[in-house]
Amino acid sequence: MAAGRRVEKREDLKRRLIDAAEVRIGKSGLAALRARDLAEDAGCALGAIYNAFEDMDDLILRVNARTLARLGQMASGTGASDPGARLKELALAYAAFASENTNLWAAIFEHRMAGDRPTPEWYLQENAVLIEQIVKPVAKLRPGLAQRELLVRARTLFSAVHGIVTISIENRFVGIPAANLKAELERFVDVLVTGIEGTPDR
Amino acid sequence: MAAGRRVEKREDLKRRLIDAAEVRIGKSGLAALRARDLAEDAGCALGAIYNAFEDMDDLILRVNARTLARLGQMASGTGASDPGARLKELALAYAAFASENTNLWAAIFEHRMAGDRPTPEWYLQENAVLIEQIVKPVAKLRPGLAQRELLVRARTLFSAVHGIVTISIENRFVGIPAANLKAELERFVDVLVTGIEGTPDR
DNA sequence: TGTACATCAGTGAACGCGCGTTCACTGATGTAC
DNA sequence: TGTACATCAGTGAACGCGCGTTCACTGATGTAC
Repeated sequence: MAAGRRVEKREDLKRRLIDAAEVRIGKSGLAALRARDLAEDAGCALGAIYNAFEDMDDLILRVNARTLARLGQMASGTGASDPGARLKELALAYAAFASENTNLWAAIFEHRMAGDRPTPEWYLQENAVLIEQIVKPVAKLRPGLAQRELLVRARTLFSAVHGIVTISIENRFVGIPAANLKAELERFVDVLVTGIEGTPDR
Repeated sequence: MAAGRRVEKREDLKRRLIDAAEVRIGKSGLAALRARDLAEDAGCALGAIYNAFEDMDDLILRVNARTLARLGQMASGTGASDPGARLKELALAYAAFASENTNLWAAIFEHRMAGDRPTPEWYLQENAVLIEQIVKPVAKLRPGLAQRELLVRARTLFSAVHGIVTISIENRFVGIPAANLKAELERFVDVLVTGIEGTPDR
């Protein structure tokens, strides 16, 4: 058996802490996350958190990575073969995910590393999954484009949809109903796809 | 003369504090704003801040309102008469403003009211200026739309451009250069405008 | 299997720091006559 | 113009709270023989 029990317990505590953090963030948002609450939820001492994780940033990134993975999984499921329809599908799926997991989804974008430490590389890689899903249909729409160009377009597309979803969900403007997010997104992607098809490469 | 001197000094202190906060936020970002620093910068006692403003939130909203006003002013300047060109102009102006005033611009979107108090009405109104500028060219492109519909479209357009600018400036994704923001925005609006023109009302 | 020792996780009180806001007091400005 | 009183801004030390992180100690798990 050897060092089995130790590793096992350690991994178990990690999992319980990430679970607890996920629940807390999901319920009350990233800003309300407290180390003491997590210790209580996970049934461990305050100091034990620092045995399992580097610090709170580390733990938060684990939760965000999990959220990103869920997002990626949702996006990579089935998919329309028509690229325009596929893009619309992805946009709506993103909006739905953001609506249903608002706080977890917002945490991905709210989180800033403490101090001026850089975001770790492994975490940045996780972000790529989303873009990958968008590249595919865009490549079908614009077969002439190089991979590098495709990535840029995919990012732009993602950013635009993300902006629409964010501002709708945060409800930042007066007198404009948040209700028609879905309809607006559908129209928006429609227009974009029509435009993309009709525009020559350059 | 009467109550002149008091009002005058009070207004002067307010201005100095807003100035100081603007400089601080511009240099180091909203998160680094400290009441004590402001008092020192403005040459007043810590407590004097609370004579001039309700609390720090109040003061921050004043700074943000000023930033929004500058944004609005920039957008309302001259303007191409062709609606497509005008929209492109607005998008680029927004991107330029965000690039040149990153921290002040980010403060508008980062700020959350303390506790669960709602954002005051006067501040929400300030946000409307931006949308107004977008409504005009969109109205030219789609003469058939009602005012309410125009507002929704204008917000969607703004949100999309805002998303592209935000993610580019925050540099959130791996391996994609932030350099081509301008080119991407131009193409993006081009495609949208083409699409809008070619799409029937519905 | 058993024993002695080593390693490392678990504990929670204490540390250290930061910071918005208040408040009793002082002094300048305004008002009444 | 001058005087007595009222009002309110200016002051900064102190309050109050929150919270991530550390650390000396305890006890469980692992290793060597």
